[in-house]
Amino acid sequence: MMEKINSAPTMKDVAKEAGVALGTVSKVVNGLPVGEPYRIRVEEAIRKLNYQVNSYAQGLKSNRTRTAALLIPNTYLPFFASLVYHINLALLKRKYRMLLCSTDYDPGLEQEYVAMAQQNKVDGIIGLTYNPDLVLDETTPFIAIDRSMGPRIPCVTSDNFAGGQLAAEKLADLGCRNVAFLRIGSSLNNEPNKRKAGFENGCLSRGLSYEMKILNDGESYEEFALFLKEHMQNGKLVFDGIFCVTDTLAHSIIKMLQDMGLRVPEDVQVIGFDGTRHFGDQEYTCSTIVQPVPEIAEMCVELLLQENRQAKPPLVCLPVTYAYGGTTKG
Amino acid sequence: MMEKINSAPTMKDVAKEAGVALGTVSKVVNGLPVGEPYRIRVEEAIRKLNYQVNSYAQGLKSNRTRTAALLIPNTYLPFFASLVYHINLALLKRKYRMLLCSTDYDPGLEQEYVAMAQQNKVDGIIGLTYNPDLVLDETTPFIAIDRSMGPRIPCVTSDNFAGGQLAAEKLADLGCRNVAFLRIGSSLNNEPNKRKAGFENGCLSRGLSYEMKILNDGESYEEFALFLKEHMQNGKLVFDGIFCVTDTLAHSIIKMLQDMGLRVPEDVQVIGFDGTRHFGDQEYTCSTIVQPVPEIAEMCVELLLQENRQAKPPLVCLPVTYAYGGTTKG
DNA sequence: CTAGATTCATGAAACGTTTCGTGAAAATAA
DNA sequence: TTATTTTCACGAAACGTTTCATGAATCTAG
Repeated sequence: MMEKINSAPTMKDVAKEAGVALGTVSKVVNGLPVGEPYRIRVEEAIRKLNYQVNSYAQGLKSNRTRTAALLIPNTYLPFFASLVYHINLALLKRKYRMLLCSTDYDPGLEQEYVAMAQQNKVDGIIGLTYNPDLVLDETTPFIAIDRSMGPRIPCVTSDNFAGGQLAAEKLADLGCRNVAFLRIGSSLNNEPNKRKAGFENGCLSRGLSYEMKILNDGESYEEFALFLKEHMQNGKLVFDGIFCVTDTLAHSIIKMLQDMGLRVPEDVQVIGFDGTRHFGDQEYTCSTIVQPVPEIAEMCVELLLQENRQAKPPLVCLPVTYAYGGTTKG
Repeated sequence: MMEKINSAPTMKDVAKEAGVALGTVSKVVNGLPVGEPYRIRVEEAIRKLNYQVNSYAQGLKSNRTRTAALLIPNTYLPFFASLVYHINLALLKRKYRMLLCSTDYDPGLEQEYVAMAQQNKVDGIIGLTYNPDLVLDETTPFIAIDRSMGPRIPCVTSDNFAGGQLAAEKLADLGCRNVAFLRIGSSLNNEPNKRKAGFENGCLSRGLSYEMKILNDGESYEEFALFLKEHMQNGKLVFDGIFCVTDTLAHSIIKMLQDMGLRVPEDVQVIGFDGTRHFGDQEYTCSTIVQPVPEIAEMCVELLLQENRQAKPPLVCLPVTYAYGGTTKG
């Protein structure tokens, strides 16, 4: 009698051990109704043989893999890092695995990853992408973050317009009269762009005078320093408040301001966007409009795994909040 | 004549289209030698039908999946984020996909992920883990980062001892006479623990007097503030140099020092460990011992995918460097 | 007690690859 | 030309699941 050597037990082995049919084992493994005495014997056999399903055989037959791909520029900018973390968590909660695809903002790499993901038959893709011409097949569910990609592709984002508005209102509440909006340019028509319109709206409704400085492609942060210097009069900045499109930018701007001898928040108040926190304590690194990252993550996963494709809304906009982080007066 | 509806083309379809046998298509797809005229016809058919291999069928037959799992506590601490990024890159270069498993330092979750990864037959696992009792099966290759996990499991790390020594030597070179080492406790016997011994060694050889403050489990950063306050005399700190076990800790300590009215680096010089950089510019956020993350990543992937299991060294120690980041005098 | 309905374990077929023994055709040697 | 070797496309079998038609056993109804 030959024994099978050094090879993982299969359903067939379990079936033989338990003295039942193959299909019965399959049902037990998948939690389908099976007569109690059968179930018990199968479960015992599974334990005894330390059986584990082969997910490749499973994927081959069922076309379901319990795997999702996440496309994201990188893992080290705090907003992205937080998204990765929370999406991983939300997937884990549903027993899904996550394939991480760092795209480095490279449109070609984005496309390559999409093809790879689809070829490898993931159950769905969540993507924060920048390629305006990204080609998706019709069969793999896709959830976009921060960018509408067509009627069939739901987009999850925070309420960027309201966030911009909130920033303006906060600055007004904190006594500012003359503010600036700083932003890195983007030719892409994505949701975060709405921060600008929201901010303008807020300034107008509160009677703030404002200026904008939007960097063109290829211009460096130096331009911001020049912009600020142009707006100095007698060693004082004409702005008493600045809204930066991201916390990352805010940090750079704060450093520039300090280098110019200005005090934050005494001379200029600064508000960023995203909700970046320190590692040690959990304090915010600057006053900021906080994106609800856990909720964004949860919503993406929820929509991705939702069976009913018709019921998926084209755009989900989640509420933002203001948080004090030391760079404003409150 | 029935047409197959709405289903991805298979090798069989390609074979029929090209008028060749199934095995021939397989060879072409896998780059095995095939007669030129056959190859051309198959390649044309593949293009025409837009054929893509089904990686689940492939995985089922070959037990190779071109997927690796990365276990790591989180994605937002800079050192981890950087590792994730570079390991992803190194895997991509070899056409491997990466399953990201954020463990949040949870030993149970680490074990769960290992089981999941092995069940799903990844080709290998790279893990920066904290569970001293982690159970691995013998069949899935495993590369450990920063912790030796037994003779069969290669460990990749940077030269933590040399890094500690370098920190002491740098502080000595920059004029320090009386230094401190600050560290969060860890019951785990991992490689980064060697920073302490290296630092002591450096202090001794350079004749620096030194003190250590090592946090016990459950103690908060407040303890460091107390420690520092205990070492004040007439508004001056007795230490003129501090080595922090990570940059993250260094940032917190620097903030504490400033809150105490001390200037960095004029009154106290501070060196961290890891090599954290600012996002906007690429400057280091503090003077630091830089870990060679790209090389660590490359080495992990290299070792993981190396066929010859005998040739794998038990420990690979990569060189660190010192980098100026404004919190020392040079 | 019998006929019909219901329940549910059974096991063969199929999913899309890789692998490998087979034999036809081409190349070489005699 | 014929005999022998080499080359290489062929296609059946196998990987470990899921699914579903089948029929045995049980239950219900008359």
